[in-house]
Amino acid sequence: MAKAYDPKQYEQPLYDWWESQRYFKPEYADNLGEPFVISMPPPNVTGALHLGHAITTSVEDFMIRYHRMKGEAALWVPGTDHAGIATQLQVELALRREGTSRQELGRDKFLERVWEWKAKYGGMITKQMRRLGASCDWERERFTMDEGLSRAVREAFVRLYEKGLIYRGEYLINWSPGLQTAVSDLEVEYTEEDGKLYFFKYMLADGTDFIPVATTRPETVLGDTAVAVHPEDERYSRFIGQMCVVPILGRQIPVIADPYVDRAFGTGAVKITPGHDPHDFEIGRQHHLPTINIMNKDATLNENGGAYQGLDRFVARQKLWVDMEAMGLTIEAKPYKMQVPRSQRGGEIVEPLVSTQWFVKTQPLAEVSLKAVADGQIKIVPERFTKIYNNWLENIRDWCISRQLWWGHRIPVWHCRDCQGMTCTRADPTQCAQCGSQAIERDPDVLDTWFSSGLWPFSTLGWPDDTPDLRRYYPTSVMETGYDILFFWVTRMVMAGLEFTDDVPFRTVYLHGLIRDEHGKKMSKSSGNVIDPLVVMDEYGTDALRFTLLTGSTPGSDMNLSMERIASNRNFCNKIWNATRFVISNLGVSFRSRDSTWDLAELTVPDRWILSRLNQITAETTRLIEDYNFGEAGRQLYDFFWSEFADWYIEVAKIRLQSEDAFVQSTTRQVLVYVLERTLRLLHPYIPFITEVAWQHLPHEGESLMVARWPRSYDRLDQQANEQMAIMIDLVRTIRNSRAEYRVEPAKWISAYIVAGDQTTMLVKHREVISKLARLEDSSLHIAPQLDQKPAQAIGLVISNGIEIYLPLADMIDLTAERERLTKELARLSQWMTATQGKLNNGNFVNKAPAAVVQQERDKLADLEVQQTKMKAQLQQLS
RNA sequence: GGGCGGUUAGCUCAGUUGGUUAGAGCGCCACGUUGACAUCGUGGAGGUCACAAGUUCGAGUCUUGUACCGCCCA
Repeated sequence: MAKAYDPKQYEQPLYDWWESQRYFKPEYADNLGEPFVISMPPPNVTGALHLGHAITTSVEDFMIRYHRMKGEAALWVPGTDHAGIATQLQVELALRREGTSRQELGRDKFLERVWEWKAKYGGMITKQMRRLGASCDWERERFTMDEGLSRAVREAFVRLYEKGLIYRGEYLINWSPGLQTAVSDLEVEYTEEDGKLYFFKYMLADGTDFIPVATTRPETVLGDTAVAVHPEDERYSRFIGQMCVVPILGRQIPVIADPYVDRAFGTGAVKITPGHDPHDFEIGRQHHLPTINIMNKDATLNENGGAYQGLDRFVARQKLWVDMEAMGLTIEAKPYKMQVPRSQRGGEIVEPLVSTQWFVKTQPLAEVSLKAVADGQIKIVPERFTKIYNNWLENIRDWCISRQLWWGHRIPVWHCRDCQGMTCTRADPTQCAQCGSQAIERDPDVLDTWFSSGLWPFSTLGWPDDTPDLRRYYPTSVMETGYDILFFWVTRMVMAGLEFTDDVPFRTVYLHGLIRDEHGKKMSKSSGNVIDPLVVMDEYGTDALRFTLLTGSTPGSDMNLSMERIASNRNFCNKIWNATRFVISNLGVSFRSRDSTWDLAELTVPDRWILSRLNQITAETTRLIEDYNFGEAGRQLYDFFWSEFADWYIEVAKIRLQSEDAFVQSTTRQVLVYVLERTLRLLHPYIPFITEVAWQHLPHEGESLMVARWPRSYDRLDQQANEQMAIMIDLVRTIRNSRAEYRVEPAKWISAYIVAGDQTTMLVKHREVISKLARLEDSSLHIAPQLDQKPAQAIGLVISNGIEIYLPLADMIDLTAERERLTKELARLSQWMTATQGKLNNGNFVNKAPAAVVQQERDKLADLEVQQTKMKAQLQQLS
C-alpha cells in the first residue's frame, strides 16, 4: 500500500468492477421482501454536473447503499430530462453561431438537430454521476422523451383531457418575449430593482377635476379600462361612478370602487389594466371591464398603443411620459423600489399578457394531494416543509402547461379548420372527431417539461403498461430532492401519482438544502465563487466531496461549502487509508479473523472499550440514519474513527503488538481487524471508494464491501470498560499536559508515582500501555494503592477517582508556581463543588429529578471531595 | 402583508426526546519527523449559546416577545 491514498488510482476501476458485478441491480439482493426504491431526479440531458446534482446524487447513493447493505432489494432508477427551454436554447445558440436559426430550418429539421445534440452531449452528465459513485441501475435508465415516456405523457394528457381537467383558454399568462413562449407562475422570479413611481392626473371626462394616480409602468395607461379607489376612501368617494379620460388616447373609462385598493399606497387611487397586470385582470373580471391588449409578442406596442405602435415597451414608457408632461398631466416621478418579474430562465423581464394557452385544472388534484400528506401516506422530511407544501396546494392556481417551443412533448390535440372542434386521442387522428373533416392540424405547442417529470416515478417503471417493474417497485420509497423544487416537481408528482396510479408515488419526501459558498453567498458565475464538483473530485477525490456534502449540514438546511472542509475530509480518507495500512502490516502471516463472539475475560480494558464503543456507535448511527440524520451519523463515525480508534486503540495496539506474549498479540490483531472492518462497513455509504479499497486489503468474507451486511448492534454495554478506559485516558492526558507545561523534552522518559487506590489492580495490569503512552520510565514507575510518603520535589496531580500522580521533576520545579497552580486548581474544584452541592441541597431537585441524575450528582460530588482532600494535602506539602 | 428558517469559539457549523464542566473542522499558540499517517502527532488558548421575560428541580434545547439576517409565498 502506498503511503498516501490516491483516489484517482482506484475510483474508476472500482466503479466499473461494481457495475460489472451487477451489484447496482436490485435483483442482486435476491430478496423478495419490501424493496427500497428511489427515482433519481432527472438532470437536464445536456447539462453539466454541478453541486446541486452532487448533493442529490450523494444523498441518494448513501440511502441506496445503506439499504442494499441491509439486504434489501435496492433500486435506484436513473434518467435524464429533456429540459425543453434549456436544451432548445442551447441548440438555438449553436445554430446562431452557424449563421442560421430554427425558423430557417423549420420544425422537423430543428428537432433532428436537437436529437443530434442530445446524442452528443446527453451522456455527459450521467458519466459525471458515475464519478460520484452513483450505484444506480443503469440498465433501467430512462429519458423523458424516449418512446415509452412519451407514451406515458400522451396517456396522461388524454386522460386529463377526457376528464375535463385540461382546458384551453385565453388568460393572462407570463410571457417571455425573448424566448417567445409562455411560462408558468413558478418560472417567474421577482427581484427588487430601482425604478420610478410615476404620479399623474387622471382627468375627469367633464374636465372639472382629476384623480391623482401612481404607477410604475406608465405605458400601460394605454390599456387602462378603469380607475379604482377604495370604497371607503373619503378623498375619492365623490368620483366613483364618474368617467375619466385615458391620457393621449382620449378613451373614457369609469371610476370604480374596490376594497382591493390599498389606500396607503401611492395616491390611494390606481389605474386598472386588466390586459397587463394579474391583479388588475382579477378586478377587471369582477367588474366586467374590457381587457385591452396593447402589446405584441415581441414586447413592442401594437395597434392599441396609438401613436406608440411599434415602439418597444421601455421606449414607449419614456416617450409617453414626456408627452404627458407636455400636456400638463404629470405630477412627479419618484425613485421607487419595484418588484420586477423576471424569467427564471434567461432573466429577462416577463410581461403579463393575455394569450390562449392550455391549462390543467389543479383544484381537484391538489385536494387529494393534501389529503395524502395529512393522512400520513406521504411523510415529508424535515417535517416543517409539510406546512409549505400545504400552503402552496391550498392556494394553487391552474397550471399553464403549454409552451411555445418545439422541443418537448407536443400537445396531442388536433384543431379542425372546418368546425373549429378539437380532437384529443391516444393515436394520431386522421379526421376531426366532431365533424369528420380531414382538415385537421395539430396544436403547435409543446408541454411544460414538468408535465412529463410529474409522471417520472411511475413512467420510468413502465406506466401506463402494467409491467413487472411497476408492480414490484411502485410506489417508490423515498423521493429525495432539493427543497427549491418542492412546488415545481414534488407536488406535481404527488398530484399525478394519485390521479393516474391511484397511489402515492413515494412514501417519504426527503428534502436537502441548497449549497452556498463558504460565506453563505449563492454561487454564481458572476460572483466567481462557483465550485465545480469535477474539479473537487480531481483534486481531493470523490469520497472527500461526498463526505463533506453528507455531513456538512442538517436536513433541509443550506450548506456553506468551503474547500478547507473538503480538504479536511480528504485528510480523513487518508487517515482511514493509513490506519488500514497499519493494521494489515501488523497482521503477520498466521492471522485468522473471527466472528463477533468475544470472551470478555480474555480481553484487556482497551479491547473491551473499543468493542463497546463500536457497538454503541453502530446502534447510534443506525438509529440516526433511520431517522434521516445522515449528517450527524457521519460526524459521529468520523469522531469515533479518528479520536477513539486511531488516537487511542491503535496507539495502545502498537504497544501490545510488541508484547512477547503471542496471545496478547493475536487478540490485539483480531480486535484491530474486527473494529476496522465494521467501521469500514458503517462508513461505506458515505465514502464508498476508500472503504472498499481498504476492505479489500483486509481479511474479509464476501467479494465486496458494498454488498456486505450492515453491522448489527447488541444491547450489551460494557460500562466498566468505558469507565476504566476513561481513567486511563485521563491519566495519560494529565501527565502529558504536565510534561508540556514543564517543557519536559518530548522524547524524555520520566519517573512517576501513581497512587491509585481501588484502581490499582486495573492500572497495574495496563502498566506497560500507560507508561509508553505517557512516556514514563518503566523502572521508576510506581503504581500503588497508597503512598506512605509523598515524593519530595514532585509535581502533584489529582484526577478522577482520587487518583494521585507525582512526577518528580526535581530540577524543574518552581515551588511558587506549583503552589499557584494548585491553588488555582483548588479554586476551580471548589467552584464546581459549590454548584453540585447547590443542586443536591435543593430538595426539589432531589425529589423531582430522575434518581439516576441525582445519583450522578452525588457520585460527582463524592469524587470531587476526594480530589479536593488530596489536592489540599499536596498543597500543604509544598509549603 | 403571510409563513418558514437562522443568530453557539476568529471563520464555517454540530449539539438527537430538557440532565456531567457546551463540541467539531479550519485558523491561532507551543512543542514534536518514536516505522500507519506532516493529508500527521502531543499539549494549549478561545464561547455571559443574539437580547428580554416565562415554564421547570434543571433551558443552547420548551413558551412568549424583541432585534438583526436569510428564504418562500402574496
